[in-house]
Amino acid sequence: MKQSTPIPVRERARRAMRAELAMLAQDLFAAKGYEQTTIDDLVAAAGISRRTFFRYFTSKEDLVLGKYDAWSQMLVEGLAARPADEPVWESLRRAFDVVVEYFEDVTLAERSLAMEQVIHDNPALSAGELERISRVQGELAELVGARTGRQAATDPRPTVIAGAALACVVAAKDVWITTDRGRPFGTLLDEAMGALKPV
Amino acid sequence: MKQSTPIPVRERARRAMRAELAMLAQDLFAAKGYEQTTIDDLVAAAGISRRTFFRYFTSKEDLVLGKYDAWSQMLVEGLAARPADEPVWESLRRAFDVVVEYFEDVTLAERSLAMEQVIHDNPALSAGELERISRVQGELAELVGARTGRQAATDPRPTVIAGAALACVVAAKDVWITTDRGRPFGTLLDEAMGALKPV
DNA sequence: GCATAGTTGGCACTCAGTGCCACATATGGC
DNA sequence: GCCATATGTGGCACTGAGTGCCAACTATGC
Repeated sequence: MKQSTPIPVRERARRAMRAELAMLAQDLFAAKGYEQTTIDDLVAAAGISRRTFFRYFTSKEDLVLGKYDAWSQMLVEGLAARPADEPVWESLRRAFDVVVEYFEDVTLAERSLAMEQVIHDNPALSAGELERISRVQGELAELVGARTGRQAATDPRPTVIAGAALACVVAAKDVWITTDRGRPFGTLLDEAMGALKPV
Repeated sequence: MKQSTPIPVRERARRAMRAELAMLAQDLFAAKGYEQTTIDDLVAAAGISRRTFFRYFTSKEDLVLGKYDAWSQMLVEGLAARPADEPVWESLRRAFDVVVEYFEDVTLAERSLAMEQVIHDNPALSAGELERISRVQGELAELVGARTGRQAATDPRPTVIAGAALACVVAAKDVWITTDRGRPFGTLLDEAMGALKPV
């Protein structure tokens, strides 16, 4: 049964270390604030050296926004997996289901909400988040373009569709984190995406 | 005829200094690259002290992205000036005319194009640009919400409309700066905005 | 048990950005 | 013109993020 692990030991250790550091850092950020927490604080709490920290994370920002690399991949795979004859807007909405699940996951809710607040309150982090989202946008635009036979490199329309869809996610998320979360994230996203239609 | 100047002397000197520094910096960035140009390089070329530089610009980034403060204001005013019974999407397109003019201005073309390339090639600058755009988005969303009787704070839809419109501007700009500029920016923007319709 | 590849920590460095203070310059009232 | 005051400037020392380099350590394969 146990399929031979394709992930070497060192890589697994590395990932575990990353996860542990991110967790610890996020607790510190939630407690004292992002800017008030220095890398020195973090490495002291983690019992590693500053130099080693920067071998696991390329930047302080990466501690908070690292998850976007995984998201990006999931979103792209999610969209690619949708049937080609489905309306694009619907396909995008379905691809976003992984994000919806993430925000509605009770076990992660507290931590992820706290981090979204941290991002929301910090311009530098917001900027980084948006930049990462724009990378996802580029990848989604490629897929949208492939479906509609339009080159995203020369035709702005696939990029616009992808960008508008992601704007819906961001807008829904903003309402979600700044209000009382009375309405589920999925509902907010449906409402957001219902406000637009590709021509 | 000469209406008494509402701008005090000091403020005018300050603006002139800012403009001169930004020009000089942009020339350096275009020549050696953004990251390769240090603040020390700049202040040496400008003949001022490092400390004084930071009284005119809050950050290195500000040298490139400072124009967004002015843009933001123009866009908001432009949208507010549109008739209330005009379709929102059309009003937004018209508000963007100032941006179109900016990019099609021959005298500024070379410099502005070079700076857009610099931004495009630098993740940190792209991030900053997107963050500033998202601020504009917030302001435009307020106006859109006011028109449609929806609170942007609790309803994602006004934000989605504003975000989608700005996504069109960004998408059109990206095509414009990365291709041969064979088609005018205004045309690209029309095409981009034509790919979406608010429901 | 040994060679070696990969991991870690320490150190010194660069660069952006800030607080503080002393000095210079402009402005307004007399 | 003279002085008090507001504002602008420069220097200095400091913090904090991020990097290059090297020496010491540790795990892995034979």
